[in-house]
Amino acid sequence: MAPAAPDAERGVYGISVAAELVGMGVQNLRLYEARGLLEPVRTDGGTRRYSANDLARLRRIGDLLGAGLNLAGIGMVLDLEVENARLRAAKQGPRTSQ
DNA sequence: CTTCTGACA
DNA sequence: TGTCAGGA
Repeated sequence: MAPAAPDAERGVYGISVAAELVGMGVQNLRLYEARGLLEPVRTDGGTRRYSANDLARLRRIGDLLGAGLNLAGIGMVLDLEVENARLRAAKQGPRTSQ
């Protein structure tokens, strides 16, 4: 069957490596998490573990930030993005869609 | 690594 | 408002 653990959901990066990959400071990533923009998996007594999916979200945050949106607006956009993906996936599921 | 406070653009 | 910086 299909792999039980998708790489995109498995946190493999620490906060410092994730911050460098997205080009942001570690303090910023913690602020985004405090704002509810994303929720990295917490392991090992409180250390954050960022997955490839979280890195993509961090890049989206930086892009929306540059677009002139604030953290509150970005959080709403990210929420709608996830909701849209969920609706789209449920819509064109096991049925002869367009 | 974590959390908080302070100051700056 | 968001980011950077320091200290505990």
